[in-house]
Amino acid sequence: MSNKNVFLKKDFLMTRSEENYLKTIFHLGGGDSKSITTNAIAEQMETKPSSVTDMAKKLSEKGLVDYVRYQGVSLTDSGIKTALSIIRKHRLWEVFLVEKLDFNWDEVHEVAEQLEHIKSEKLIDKLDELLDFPKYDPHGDPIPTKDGKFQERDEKLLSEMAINSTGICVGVKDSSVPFLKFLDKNKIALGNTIKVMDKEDFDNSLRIQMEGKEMRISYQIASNLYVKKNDR
Amino acid sequence: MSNKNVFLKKDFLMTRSEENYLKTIFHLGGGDSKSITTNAIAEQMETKPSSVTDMAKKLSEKGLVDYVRYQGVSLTDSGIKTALSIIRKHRLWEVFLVEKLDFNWDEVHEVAEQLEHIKSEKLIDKLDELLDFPKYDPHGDPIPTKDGKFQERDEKLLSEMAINSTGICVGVKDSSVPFLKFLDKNKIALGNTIKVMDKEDFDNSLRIQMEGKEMRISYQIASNLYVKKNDR
DNA sequence: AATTAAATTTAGACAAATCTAAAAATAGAT
DNA sequence: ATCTATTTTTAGATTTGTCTAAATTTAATT
Repeated sequence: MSNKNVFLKKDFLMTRSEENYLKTIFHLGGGDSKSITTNAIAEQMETKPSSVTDMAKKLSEKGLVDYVRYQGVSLTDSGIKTALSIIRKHRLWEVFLVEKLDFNWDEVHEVAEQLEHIKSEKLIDKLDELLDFPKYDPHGDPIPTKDGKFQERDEKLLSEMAINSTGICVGVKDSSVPFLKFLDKNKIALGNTIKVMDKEDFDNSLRIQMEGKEMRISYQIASNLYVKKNDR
Repeated sequence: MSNKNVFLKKDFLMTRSEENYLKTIFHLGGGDSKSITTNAIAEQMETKPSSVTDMAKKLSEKGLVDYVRYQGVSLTDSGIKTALSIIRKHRLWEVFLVEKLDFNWDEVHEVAEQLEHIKSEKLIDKLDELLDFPKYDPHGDPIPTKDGKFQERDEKLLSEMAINSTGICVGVKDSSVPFLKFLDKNKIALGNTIKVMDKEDFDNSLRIQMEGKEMRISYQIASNLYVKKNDR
C-alpha cells in the first residue's frame, strides 16, 4: 500500500505548477542540500517571490522540500527523485523530437516543457526503448535513469582547456536559442573534435582547429561549450 | 493580423478544459448544427450541469459555440475546426502509441487524452509524417486532415450485414477497454475478413467465418463492429 | 548596537473551473 | 390550460495559483 500511495501521490497528484517548481529548484542546485532563495526561484520562473513562498509551503507539506521561513528551500530525497523524473522525461522527449521528428536542437525546449508533464510510466519507458536508451539529450545534458541515477559528466569547459590539448565537443552550458543558432551557423556541433591552438591574453579568445578548419572564438562562446578528452 | 490572431486565440489561448468541452460537444453531434443539452454534456464529462452552463457562456463569448439559454449549444464553424484539430491530435497520438511504442489498442485512450492538448503545430505535422499520414486510428476511427476535412467512412455494422455477405472488419463503435480486451481474447482484429454464415432469429446472434475459423457472436458484439465491403 | 536596505512573508484580492442549493424555465401529462 | 416533474440557470462558495501592497525579518553598514 505504501508503495502504491507514493506512486499515486507523486506521479498522479502532482500539478503542473508543482512539477515546474521542483524542476527549477533542482536546476538551481536545491538537490545538493543547498538552500535556494525565494528570489532566485522567482527570477528563474518569472513569477513573484510571494507566489514562491506560497508554493514552498505547499511543497513542504507534501514532503518534497525542506522549507525554513526567510531561509529558502532545498529538495528532500523525495523531491529530488520527482525532479529527476521530470528532467528525465524532458530530455527523452527532446531526443525524440530531434531524432524522430527532425526538430532542430534550438526548437525542442518549448515543446518538451509541455511533454514532460504527461503522466504515464509506460509511455516514458517505451519512449526510452524506442530511442535506444539514450544517455544524453541533444544539448549534451545527461538523461537520468529510470531509478533516478544521474550520469555525472566528466568534462570541462572549452575555455579551461590547455593550449595544444584536444577534445570532443559534448555539450552546451547555455542552451538558449540564440546560442544554439550561433553554433549551427558556425558549424560547431556536438561530436566535433576540437584542438586549442592558442589563447589570446588580451580578450581570452581562443584560436582552435575544428574538423580541419581553423577559427577564432570568443571567451563567451568557449565558456559555454563542454569538451571531453575521450570519446563516449 | 487577423490570421495570426485567430491562430493565437484558438491554438494558444484555449485552456485544456475548453478543449475538452469542444471535443465532447462534437462527439455528441454538436457539429451538425444540432443543439446539445447541458445535461447530456454534463453526463458525458462526469461534471455538473451548472458547470456546463458556465462553460457554454464562455465558449459562446469566444465564438466557438452558439448557445441559447435553456436550449443547449452547437458548434460554430470555428468551434468545429478547433474540435477537429483536437480529435486529429488525439488519434494521431493513438497511432503513434500503437505503431511506435507497442501499446495495445485498449491502452492508448487515457494517454492520448493528455497528449492531445500539447500545443505545437510543427509537432503534430511531423508526427503525422513519421506515421506516414495514417487515415485511421487503432480503433478504425478516421483521422481528420490538417485542414479539418473529415474522412467519412463507408461501412456498416456487422449486425446489419446480409447472410452470406463478406466484409473486412474496419472499426469498433464501442472502444471501451472491456470490449477491446474481449476482441483481443477472441482474436477479432481490424483487417480480418468476416463472412456472415447465419443469423439466429431468437437472440439475433450471428454465426460467422473469420480467417478460416467459424464462431458464434452475440448481437451486442456484432452491433459494435464496423465492416466494409471492399478493402481500403 | 542602531539604523537602513534588501529580501521575504503575510494579508487580501482575483481569475479559472468547479461545486451546492435555490430559483427559474421548459416540457409532458392530465 | 394547468399543473407537475424535469431541466437549466443563477447565486454564492471553494480550490489552485497567482498578484499587489503592506508588514516583517534578515543582513549590511556605520
